[in-house]
Amino acid sequence: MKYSPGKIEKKWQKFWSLKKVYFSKNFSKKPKKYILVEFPYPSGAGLHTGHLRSYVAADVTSRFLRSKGNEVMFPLGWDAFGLPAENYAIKMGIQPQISTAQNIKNFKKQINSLGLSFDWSREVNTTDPEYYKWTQWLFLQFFKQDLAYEATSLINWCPKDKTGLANEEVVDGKCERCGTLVEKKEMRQWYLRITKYAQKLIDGLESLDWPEPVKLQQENWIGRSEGADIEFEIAGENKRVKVFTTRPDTIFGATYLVLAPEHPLLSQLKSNIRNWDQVSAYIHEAKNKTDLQRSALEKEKTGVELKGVSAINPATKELIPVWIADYVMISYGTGAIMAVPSHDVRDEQFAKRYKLPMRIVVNEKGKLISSGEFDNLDWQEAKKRITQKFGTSKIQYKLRDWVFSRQRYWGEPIPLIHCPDCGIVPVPEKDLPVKLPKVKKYEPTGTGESPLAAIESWVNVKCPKCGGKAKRETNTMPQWAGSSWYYLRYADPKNKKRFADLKSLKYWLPIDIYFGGMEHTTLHLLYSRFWNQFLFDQGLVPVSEPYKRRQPHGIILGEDGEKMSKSRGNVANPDAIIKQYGADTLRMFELFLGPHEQTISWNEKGVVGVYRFLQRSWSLVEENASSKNKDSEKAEFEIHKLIKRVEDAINDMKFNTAVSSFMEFINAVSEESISKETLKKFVVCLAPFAPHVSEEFWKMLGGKGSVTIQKWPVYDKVKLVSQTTEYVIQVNGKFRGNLTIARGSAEEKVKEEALKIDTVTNAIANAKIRKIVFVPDRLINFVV
RNA sequence: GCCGAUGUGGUGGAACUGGUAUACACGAGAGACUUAAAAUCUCUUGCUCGUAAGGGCUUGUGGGUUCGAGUCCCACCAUCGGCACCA
Repeated sequence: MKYSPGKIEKKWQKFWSLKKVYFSKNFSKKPKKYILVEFPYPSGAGLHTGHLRSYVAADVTSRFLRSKGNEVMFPLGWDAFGLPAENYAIKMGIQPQISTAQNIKNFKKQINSLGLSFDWSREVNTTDPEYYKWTQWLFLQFFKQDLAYEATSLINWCPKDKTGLANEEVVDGKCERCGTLVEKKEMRQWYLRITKYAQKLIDGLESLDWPEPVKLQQENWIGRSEGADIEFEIAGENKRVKVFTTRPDTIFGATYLVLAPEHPLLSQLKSNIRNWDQVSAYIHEAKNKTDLQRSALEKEKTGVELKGVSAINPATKELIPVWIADYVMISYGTGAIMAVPSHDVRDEQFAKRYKLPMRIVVNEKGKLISSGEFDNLDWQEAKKRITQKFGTSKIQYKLRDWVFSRQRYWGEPIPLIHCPDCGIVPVPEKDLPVKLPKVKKYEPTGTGESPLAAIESWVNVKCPKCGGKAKRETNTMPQWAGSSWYYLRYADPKNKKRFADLKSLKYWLPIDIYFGGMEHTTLHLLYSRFWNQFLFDQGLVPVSEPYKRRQPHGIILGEDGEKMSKSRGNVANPDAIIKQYGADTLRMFELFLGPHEQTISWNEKGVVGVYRFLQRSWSLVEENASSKNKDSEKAEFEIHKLIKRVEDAINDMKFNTAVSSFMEFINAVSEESISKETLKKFVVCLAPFAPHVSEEFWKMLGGKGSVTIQKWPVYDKVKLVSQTTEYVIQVNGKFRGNLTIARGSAEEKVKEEALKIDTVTNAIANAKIRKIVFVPDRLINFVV
C-alpha cells in the first residue's frame, strides 16, 4: 500500500469527532493544563497559512501534554464582532449576522481539515446573545465601580470607518484597520478607566513567564515616568499654570513656559494677550493638523509668544515669557511645560529658533550650579528637595483611558439608558442581553451617531428606575470587548447564571500557555489583563493575571516578503497543499519553516521534503509491521535520543528542530533492524505532529485505541550514553582529528592514542608541547 | 531620536553550560529504474589552492578575552519590529 493522505485523513477526523477524544472535563483528578490560542476573526477570506502557525504549534503542545497525562483544555471560538466583519457584510450586501455565520462555517471546516484537537464542546461566539449578555454584564460592573464613564473630548476619528478609535488602534497616525489617516474630533464617548490600573498592569508583569521584549513593550506603552507637578504664577493675575516635569532639579534653568495650543488657560487670558490675532490663528492652525502632521514637521518647531503675559519662576522669582507651541501636547501631563533649553533638546531647538535665554544649572558631574541654596547638590538629591520645596511629586503615565464606544452597528450595545430625570441608568440584569436589533440599514452614518440611533422602536424605552420616557445608549462596544474575557467563558461556556462558575475558573485558571501574535501586545493582551485585574479586585475571578506564559509567533509574510493581503494577491491558502500533500504534511511544514517566534516569508518549495519524510516513515512501518525484528544497538540508541529531543523541543517551543529530529531518526534507522515496540514509541512521539498518519501507523503495528491518547514514552538516560566516546583532537585549538575510545579513559591513555594519529603528529611536527587541555570524554587540545 | 530583535552556504535554517560550524530540508549536479516522463532510490554539493595526498579561509565589519569564540566583552554597519516633540 502507498501513503495516500487523502484517504486516511477524513476517516480519522470523523473518528476523533465521533469519539469526542478531545473533550476536556472540569475537575478531573489529572493535573490540568489550559492551552489557549487567540481565537480567530472569521473574515471572508478564510483561513490562511499565517493563522495556522500558532494553531499547529498549540495543537502539538496540547496533544503532547495530553499524552503526558494531563487534563488539557484546548478550546476555540469566534471573535466575530467589529469593523472588518461589518465592512465585509456591507461590501457583500448581506446582513453581518448571516455573513458571520457563513464565515464561521467555512473557518471551522478548514480548521477541522487540519486535524486540530480543539475541544468544540466549549466553542464560544462573541456575537451570540448568550455570550454578549455577559460582556454587557461585565461592562456594567465597570460602570458601577466608576471605571466606565462618559466624557466629551478630542478623540481619534477614522473618516473612512466613520467611528472613534482607541489610542491603541492608531498606528503611525493611521487607522489600524483600514490605514486611513486619523483625524481629531471632539465627541461624546464612553471610556474605560484603564489608567487607574496603570501601575498594577506594570507590577503584574514581573511574575509572568513572558518573553522580555513583550513585557518591555507593554511597559513602554504604559510609559511610567516619575517627576513633579509645579505651579507657576501668572504675573499680575490670580492665576496659575501647572506643569509636569521629570527634571524638577533644573527649575533654576526654566527660562520660559510653553502651553499646548488647546490649553484652557488661553481663553481666560484672552484680554491680556496683546497679539491675540496671531495667537488665535496659531491655535486654529494646530487644531487642523493631524497628529502625524504635527510630528512629521519635527525639524522646525513653531510657536507664538503670548505678549503681555508672563509667569514667575518660583525658584528664581524672575519674570519669564509664556509661549504656545504645538510641540507641547494637551493630552500628556498638564498640557504645559517649564522649558529648560540647556537641559532638554526640544526646548533647546525652540529657544535657539526664537532667541530665548538659556542657563546651565547642572554641570558635567551631575552637580547643581547657579541654583541658589541647591548648588553643589547631586542632581538626584536636588530633584527630591526641589520637588519638596516648589511642587508635589507626581507619577505620570503615557497610557490614556480607553475610548470604549464605537459609532457602528456590529458590536455589543452598551447596556445603559439615558433618562432625563434619573440620568444614566444601567439596564437591569434581568433585561440582559440588550439584543442588537435586526435592521435593514446598518451602514455607519458618519455624523458621530451610531446607526442604532435611527431605530426609534429600539431606542425609546421606559426608564428602569422611574418608568418615565427614556432613550437607550446607541453606541456599541469595540471589537476588543468580547475578547477581553473569552478565556473565562471557556471554563464554563453554557452557564446561564454567571459568566462562568467560580469553581470551574479556579480549576482551570491561569492559562498555562497562551499562543498568539506579537501585534496584540499593546491591544488585546493589555486590555484583557486590565479586565482580569479588575474582575479579580471584585472577587469575580480567582487569579489576578490570566496568562502565565505567553508564546508569541512571528507573522508569516507572503512569498514576496510583504504582509499577506488580498489586495497584494500574496495570500497563501492552505487548502491546495492539503489537497496535494495532506494535512499532516502541511502541519509539519508550518513548524519546519523556522523558529516559531521569528517572522518568515512563506515559501512552498520545502513542502515536498516533509512529504517525503512521511512517505519514508510509511515504508519503514509497513516493512516492519509483521516482522519479529529486534532492535539493533543503534536503533535502540536512536529511539531514546528521539524521545528526549522531541520532548525538549516541545518544552522549549523549538518545533522546527523537533521536525528535524524525526527526519534524522528515520535516516538513521532505515537500514537498521528495528522492533515493533520501538516503532510504536516513534509513532506516539509523531502523533502530536502528524496525527492522521500516526493513527494509521498505530493500527498497522497492532496498537489498540487512538494513538493520540497513548502515554508518552519514557527515555532511558543510560541508553543515551554509549560505551565509547569520540574525542575531538585539537592542536592549538584547531581541529586535527577524531579518536573513538572507551568512555572514561584516562588523560594519559587518550594522549597516547591521539599522538598516534598522523594528522595530529604532522601538525605538532617538531614543536614542543607546552600544555594539554583535557575535557573528559570530549576533547584534548595540544598547545605547542 | 529612544527601546527591542536579528545578521551563519545558492535558499529556509541547526549548533546543549565557549569545545569537530554549516545538522535537517529545499535547490542544483551525476547515476539507477523506465520506451519516456513523473515518482522513487543512490552518490556529490560552504569557498578556495592542488592531478592527488593534503593545505588555507569562512558565522555582517573591526578589535578584545581565551588553549579554543557563531556563542562572552567593546566599537561600528545593515535589516526588521515597536514607540515617538511624552516634558
